[in-house]
Amino acid sequence: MLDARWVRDNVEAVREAMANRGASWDFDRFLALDEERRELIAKVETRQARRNELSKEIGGLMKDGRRDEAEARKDEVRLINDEIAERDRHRDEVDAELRAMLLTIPNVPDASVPVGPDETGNVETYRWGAPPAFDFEPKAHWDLGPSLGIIDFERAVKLAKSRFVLLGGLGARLERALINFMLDEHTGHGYREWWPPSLANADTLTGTGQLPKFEDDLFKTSGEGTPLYLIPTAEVQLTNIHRDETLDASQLTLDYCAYTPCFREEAGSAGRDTRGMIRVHQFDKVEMVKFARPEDSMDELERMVRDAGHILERLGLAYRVIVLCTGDMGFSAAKTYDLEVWLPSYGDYKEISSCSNTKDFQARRAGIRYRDPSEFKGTRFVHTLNGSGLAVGRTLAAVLENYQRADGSVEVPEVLVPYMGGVRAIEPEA
RNA sequence: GGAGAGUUGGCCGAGUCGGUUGAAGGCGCUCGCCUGCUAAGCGAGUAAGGGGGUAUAAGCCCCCUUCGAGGGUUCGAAUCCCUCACUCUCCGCCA
Repeated sequence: MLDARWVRDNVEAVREAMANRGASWDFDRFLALDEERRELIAKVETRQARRNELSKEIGGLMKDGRRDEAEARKDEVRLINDEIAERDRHRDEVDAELRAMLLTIPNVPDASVPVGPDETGNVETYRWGAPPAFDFEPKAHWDLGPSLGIIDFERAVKLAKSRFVLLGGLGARLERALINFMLDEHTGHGYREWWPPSLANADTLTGTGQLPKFEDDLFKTSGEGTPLYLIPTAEVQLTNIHRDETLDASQLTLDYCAYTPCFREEAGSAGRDTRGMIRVHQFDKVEMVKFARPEDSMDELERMVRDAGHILERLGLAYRVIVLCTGDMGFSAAKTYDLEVWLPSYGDYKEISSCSNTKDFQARRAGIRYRDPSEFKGTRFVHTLNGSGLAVGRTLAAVLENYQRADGSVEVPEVLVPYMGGVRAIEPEA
């Protein structure tokens, strides 16, 4: 959510930002409502001040026993209250529409973000490693996994439905190994580990921007009372840990990480990545989240990208980093880097991590502030960042495909051997 | 699921015949004094959100709202009534 006052004072900048994003927004409507709102507030508050004054007088008169004078003032207050109630009704309508508008406007891209219409405008900034050269025809993980007996797509459909995955044997072990390896690396770099709920309420999902605009992307439980949603990413829970809290500047930057399952409806992605475990309804992910001072947040984004890349380097997987252009960024992000891993089955690099600085966009929605008495009075919004470190399912697919051997077996990357109980290769199950 | 208690400012904790209580007191924090250093001591300050004025680097001034959330009674509610959420204790059930 953007600050209404900031939008008012920077209309042209916001208008340009939205145009660059390919987003439309009714600025004239917003400005009219904003002005109307402020007029109503001023009028109501003047009346309220008068009412408070009269009420104080009534108290004094009652104490002195001057009942008649008190009654006259009571009548006046009653009139004022009717007037205020009328204007309040009007103001509630204006407020609701304004808030709805502000909740659906995307974040303003950072000045360093390249302008572009869609993914074709993204810019590669870094490349590490080289795709493996095979002297045989490499298999895709959706063939390799079943042939090794460690991925079972058919029975996953039986248990749930399409776009779910069932891992078995060393496949399940590899998934767990990757999770533990990633968490160990991140905690070793100072990230605090968390184990959050896999369901979240509406306030939580509104705080990070999934609601109200993207409800169709979420699985929603049908229970009575407070509706709960299955989290699409641990970013939701990690960021909301500090919702409606005021942090102390000395605590910042806070580095958090967590493993969670992630659930996505994938509405609107029919036909995309239909094979394998690249795009599924449930996947595992290790997530990183940072809470930073505004002046530090862009540096912290670079650091987060390196922390995600570090995992791929330790695993020996070739990858590249791209910065998303204005037209391809997510709703909450001010700047986003994607890390893409080499996937032989795609013959291309495929997204495996997305690291974003949302600046104060989520913090304003979620009420996450910080104080720094030596620098400024009162409180300010922190900057929040999030990034995958990494999407585990896609990492597993990348390991299988990049480490496969001519005989159909898969070598276990050196760093994972301890996590695999010493197993150095995944052989076809007899 | 049943019964009871509770939800106040960064933290702890007062506050019922409803009226200078936005809120005592303590801790913490900030600034100043004192001090060989530290500690202790003394003095002052210290909630957030919103609107307006002034200035636009920060700031300063006025007003409104907020004592879990929402609604009600009243001229006026942290204080009375209703609904909901959450926390704690006991019982039941259960991995």
